[in-house]
Amino acid sequence: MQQATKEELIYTIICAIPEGKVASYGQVAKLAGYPNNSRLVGRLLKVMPEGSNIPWHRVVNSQGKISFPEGSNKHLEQRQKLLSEGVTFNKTKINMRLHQWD
DNA sequence: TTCTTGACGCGCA
DNA sequence: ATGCGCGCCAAGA
Repeated sequence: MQQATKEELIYTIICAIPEGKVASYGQVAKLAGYPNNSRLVGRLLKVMPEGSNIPWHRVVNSQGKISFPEGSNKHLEQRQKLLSEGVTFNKTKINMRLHQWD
């Protein structure tokens, strides 16, 4: 029997983020039990298949901002998904006080 | 195997 | 507030 890998744990954490809430890369890594693997979280989301049911858009950086450059398609897409879930922004920053998961 | 890269985070000037 | 450097870790060249 194999043990769960870091990747699997991280996937699980991300899938557990409820609608209308967000978590930072660092927070996801920390909850998965690997506090120094925030970069790994980002890499996993990057290699994730497009059509997967994983709520990748609910993961933002520790500043409460989307990690894609402003104006890019991915940035707009993520912002749209969050807005449609009721996440509120203050310019480009998410109101973490209201939407941070845990 | 070494060097670079990256959807990150934190401390410090 | 803003930029810079460094630490972390896995994947790719």
